[in-house]
Amino acid sequence: MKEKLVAVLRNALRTCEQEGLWEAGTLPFIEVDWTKDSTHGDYASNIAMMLASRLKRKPRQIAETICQHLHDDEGIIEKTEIAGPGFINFFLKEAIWAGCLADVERQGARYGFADVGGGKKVQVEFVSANPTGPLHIGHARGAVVGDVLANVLAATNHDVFREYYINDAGNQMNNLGRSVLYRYRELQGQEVAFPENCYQGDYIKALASDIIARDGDVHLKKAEDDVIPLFTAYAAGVIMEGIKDDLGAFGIKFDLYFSERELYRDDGVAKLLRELEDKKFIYSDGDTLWFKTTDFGDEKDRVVVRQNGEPTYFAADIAYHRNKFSRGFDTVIDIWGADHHGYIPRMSAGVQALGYNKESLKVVLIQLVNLLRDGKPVAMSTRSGEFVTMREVVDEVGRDAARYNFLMRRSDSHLDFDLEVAKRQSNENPVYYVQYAHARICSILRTAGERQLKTPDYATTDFSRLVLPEEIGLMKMIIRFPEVLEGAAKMLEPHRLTFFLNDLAGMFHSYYNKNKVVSDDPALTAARLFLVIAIRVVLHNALTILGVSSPEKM
RNA sequence: GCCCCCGUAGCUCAGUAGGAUAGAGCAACGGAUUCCUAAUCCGUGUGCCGGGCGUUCGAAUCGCCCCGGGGGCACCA
Repeated sequence: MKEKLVAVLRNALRTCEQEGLWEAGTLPFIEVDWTKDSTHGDYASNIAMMLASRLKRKPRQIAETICQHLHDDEGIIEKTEIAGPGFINFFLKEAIWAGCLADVERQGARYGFADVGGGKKVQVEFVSANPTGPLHIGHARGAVVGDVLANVLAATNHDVFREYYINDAGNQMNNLGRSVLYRYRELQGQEVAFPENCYQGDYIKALASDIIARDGDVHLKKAEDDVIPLFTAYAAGVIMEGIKDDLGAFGIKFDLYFSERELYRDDGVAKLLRELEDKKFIYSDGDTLWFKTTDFGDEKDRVVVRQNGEPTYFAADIAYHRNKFSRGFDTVIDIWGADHHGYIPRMSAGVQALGYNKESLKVVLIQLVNLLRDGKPVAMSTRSGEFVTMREVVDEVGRDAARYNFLMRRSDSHLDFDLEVAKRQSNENPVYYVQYAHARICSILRTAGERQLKTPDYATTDFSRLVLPEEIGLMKMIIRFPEVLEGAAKMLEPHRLTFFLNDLAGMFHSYYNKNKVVSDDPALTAARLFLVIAIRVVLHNALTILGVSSPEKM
């Protein structure tokens, strides 16, 4: 709907230019928004005010001229008004609202799937936790946001690829192997001083006993440096399988798990660094190699090869991003914890040095989750092994409630996650509020079925019977859904969908309490049934994008 | 010290790429169920949008300065 009005405005502006009413120039971005207040019409545009300074005329006068040149070929506009400082308010014909119901009927499970992506290839990389332990609550938020963002993009005609980057080449992995080895020795009765920087969780002991069960004591006599790689590989493998399993239980699947070690194959990282050196982005200060990230606005240059000859994590990350782009992605989206924000300028520099557009890399930051139980904070620390795993949360509160809760805030703001509240099936828990609306509609449809009413079709339904403000409001919400989805995709803000769902469910519940859908009036019943069926489709489509189920009964 | 994010109702937060009179949920209080599910609905309040200055026709939103909270400032990942 928005797009139609934008098109009408664009045509009007061209006509005005052609008729010489004002001098031609580049058209500003034409903005049309839905109004908050219905006395301002249904949609409004500020275009006249945007043009005012360039044309050096009064906004209201410009608005007037524009309105005189509007050609409403589709016949959607009832009237326009010029209001306030120069808004053009559009009042649409009432029949328009019912028209959206036809779209819902026709498109069904694809209703709302606006085409903003044009089939562009987008990669979303998320979670990407080291396989040094199970995923915990902090990973869960990034996992859901990444997954839903990918769904949102897929629903807006992007060719989406989900990827998990396994940081399995660094120091931390060595630490993991060492931790398991020490527990292994301990379990064999040796006296071991367990270092503080090793992983303390119980899962480490479990891994050690697995190795004992498999290999017995053969590793006791071997030198530490020889045996650690074995322990590391074993532990990482098992943990990674566990991670995949936990993600699966949360409804998250990846197209690819990409191992950092791939990057080092055939000397890949070193070759890349040499290429960048040829392009003069890298210099040496004697025994260290530096990347000139300051060329691209970073606050200081960054080390890519350390004094000991080892490449840094950043070096591998440049290689990884080149690998991504070489696979043909138009846009690469990285989902990172907010504590990595300082990393953005250098990563951006890396991407630009490789010759890719700055805009082709987007980073979404995920703020910390405060885990609470009945309002009291739950203490957590990975190293000490005191943490609540993602699996525990999903098992305790359920997949739907967990996912929905992680989507109720902007991802860059802190989130309080209260286990007790999330578990409670009450009005404190919005996921049930929305699902209940869906279940209620299903219940209405069951009643209609019992009364032998057939499902109404668009052609034979008399939508002029839908005259209540609530009914018009609901239809407007249905029309708005594609626009909300589009906004979520453009701004990479999946939380917009939960807010939309809460609004829609609220309007429906209110309507339900005041009005009977199935009544003695067949024509009215048909029209209302059609409306609630459309609402159900929108609820279902939006919930599906969130990865939350749409129950038919509750 | 430098950089980033945040500061909106008692609490938790929205506020649609600067728009018209700043919203919702929770909590509190009072009501609604012979009728499609009461996990619902209806009603009752509250705001120096942290503060100041500026840009603009117009600022919660943009810029600068302060105050307060969090995070980051590795040849760690």
